[in-house]
Amino acid sequence: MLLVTDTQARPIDPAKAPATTEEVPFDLIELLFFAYRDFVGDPDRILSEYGFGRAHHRVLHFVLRRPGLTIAELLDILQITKQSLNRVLKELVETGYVEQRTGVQDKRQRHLHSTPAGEKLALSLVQLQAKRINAALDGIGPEAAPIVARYLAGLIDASERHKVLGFLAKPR
Amino acid sequence: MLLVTDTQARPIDPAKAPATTEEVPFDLIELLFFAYRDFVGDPDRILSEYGFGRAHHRVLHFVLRRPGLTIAELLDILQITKQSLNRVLKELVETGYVEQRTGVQDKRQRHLHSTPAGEKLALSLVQLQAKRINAALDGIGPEAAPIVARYLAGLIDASERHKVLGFLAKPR
DNA sequence: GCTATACGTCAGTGATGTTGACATATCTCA
DNA sequence: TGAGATATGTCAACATCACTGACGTATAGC
Repeated sequence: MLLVTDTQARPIDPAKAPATTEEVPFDLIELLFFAYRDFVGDPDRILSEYGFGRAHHRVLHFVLRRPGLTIAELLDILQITKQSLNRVLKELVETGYVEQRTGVQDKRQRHLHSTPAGEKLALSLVQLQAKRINAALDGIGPEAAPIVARYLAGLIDASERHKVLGFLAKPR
Repeated sequence: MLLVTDTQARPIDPAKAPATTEEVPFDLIELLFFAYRDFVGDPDRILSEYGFGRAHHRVLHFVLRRPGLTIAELLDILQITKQSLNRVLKELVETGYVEQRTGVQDKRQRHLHSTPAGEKLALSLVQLQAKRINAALDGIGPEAAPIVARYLAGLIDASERHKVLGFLAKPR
């Protein structure tokens, strides 16, 4: 290991920055990192008691939100491969948290539903996250909610945004 | 595989919800998921060309932000184990993106610095993220920035918040 | 009946995280 | 000065979650 002795910090030289002279909002970049980490931390801890992880949480959550959604729809939301989904989904089905029902119109499809246990677990997780969000909003006034929502929507890929907003707009 | 035939979607019964009758802001919960995914997606794609991943990005970023920070400080920020950090850090050092300098006052410490290549890469990534953030802010007015910042800070664990805000407040 | 679609599955791999144990150098304090 | 604390490095084993590629089965639709 070659080590040089630390003499002084080398500050960022703005002149070295690429053509884009746009300002860099370091605070917003880093706040998103820290906020996201803690936001998913609560559910992570609870799920580990069940032998589940973050991937199980996502499935559980979106099945709660869209009862009866198909595998293809879930894959489109999560943007992972069917092999990745299949592993966690199988575990959720085998442990009795999610139920698969063969489609009526199209028997190739599997419609996903929470079992009562799954719904209970998913609700407890979502309420934990709601508690954190509502606490944050309490600190700055409820008028912040639509502003934050528009900001977050603005961070989504433009090509995906319409689809996501359509998903959110659908009634439960 | 036991499958039940899908008859109808079972809507969420509010009466089944636990004692916490607090409202669940599904939109804010899910927007954070989608926004974060796309926000880290840009850097992910670029880093994969270098054989690096998201973990490398975090190190590169915080070394750019706090030139000279020590291993212990970085571990405190990232909240991972030193073994996890060591793997990616070693790669960044060996490929010439990060430099370790033995401390002057305390020779046990290693102060981390970006090499010129590391600084260039880290800057290009942070500017990509800045572009996305600034585009989102453009759509809703610059007065949104402090509101969003306070919201995200509010999502951070209360026990961590002070430390994080102190970190953000320090000048570069 | 042929082809496309929806889903399931096997096998191998990679990135990132973990725990536990132990080594080394250096600092601090009695 | 010597003992213990601290900062870092490293080995080994393992879990989770993602990937690619290939192939199988049932059903839909023309």
